[in-house]
Amino acid sequence: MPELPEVETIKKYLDKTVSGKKIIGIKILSKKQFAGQSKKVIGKKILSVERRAKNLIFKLSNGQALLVHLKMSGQLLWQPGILKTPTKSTRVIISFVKNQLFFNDMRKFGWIKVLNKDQLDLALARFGPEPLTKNFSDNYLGKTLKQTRRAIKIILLDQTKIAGIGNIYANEILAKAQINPQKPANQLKTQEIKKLREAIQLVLKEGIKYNGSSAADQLYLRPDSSSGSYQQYFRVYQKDGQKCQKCKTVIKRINLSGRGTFFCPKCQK
DNA sequence: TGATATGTTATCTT
DNA sequence: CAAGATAACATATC
Repeated sequence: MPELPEVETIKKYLDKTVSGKKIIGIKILSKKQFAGQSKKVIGKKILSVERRAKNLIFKLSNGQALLVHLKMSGQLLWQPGILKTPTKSTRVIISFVKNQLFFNDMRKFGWIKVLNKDQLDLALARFGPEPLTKNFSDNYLGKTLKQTRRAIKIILLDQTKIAGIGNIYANEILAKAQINPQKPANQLKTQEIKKLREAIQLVLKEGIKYNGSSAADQLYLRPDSSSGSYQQYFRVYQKDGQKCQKCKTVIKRINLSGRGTFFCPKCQK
C-alpha cells in the first residue's frame, strides 16, 4: 500500500511531470471519492506537487489545492499523448492539453478534495512530524514513546505521532531496529530509542531509493506504471515461515490490532 | 463461500 | 474523560 516512500516516489514523478501544466478538465466517475467543486480547478495551472504524511498536495495557481489520499489501492497514472480508455477502476480523470492523469482505485477508499489554503492547513494539522526532517529527533521520539504503554508497532502506525509509516514499513523498521513489535512503547531504553529513530530514517530512505515496494498483493505503481522494487529487500514483511537472514530462526507472523505483524522472535526483543 | 488484507475514522469499551 | 481497542468502509483474491 502506498506509504511514505511510495507517496514520495509518486510526488517526485508528478512534480517534475505536471508542474507548470494547466488542468483543462476533470471527469468524476466515482462521485463519493471527489469532494469540493471541480469548477474551481479547471483552467488553473499546477505550481507544484508536494507530500505530507501519505497525502499528495497539488498546489494550484489560484491558491486552491487538490489533496489526494490513495489509501490502500489508489494509483495516479500518467497517460501520455493520445486519449486513453479508462479502466474498470478509474475513478477520476484529470485532463491536460496533451495528457491525462488517471486516479485509479480498486477498493474505492481513496479520495481527492478541492481545498482552499485554510482548509488545507486544517486537514494537515493533525499529523505528527515528518520522520525524514530535523524536527524528528531522539528527544521527540523518546518523549512520545514515554506517554503510552501500547505496543511500539501501534505507535509507529499512529499518524498523529509520526507521519507516513504504514504496515509494511513498520514491520521492516522494527526488524532493522531489532525491537519486538509487541514491546510496550514506554519500555524502550534510550539506546533502543536512538536505534529505532535511525532505523525509521534508514528504512524509509531505502524505500525511496528503490521507488517504493510493489509486493505480491499490492497495487502500488509509479505514475509511469512501473513497479517499485523495495519488496526485494524486505527483511520480514510477508516472510513468515522463512528463515531470518541474520540468525536463521523462522520468521513469525502474529496479529497486532488487526494488522499482519512479522518479526524474528530471536533477533527482535 | 467466506475469510483476508489494508489506512483511516467512527464508535464502542475499559 | 481519556486511552485503547475494535468495527466499518470496498472489493479482488485465495
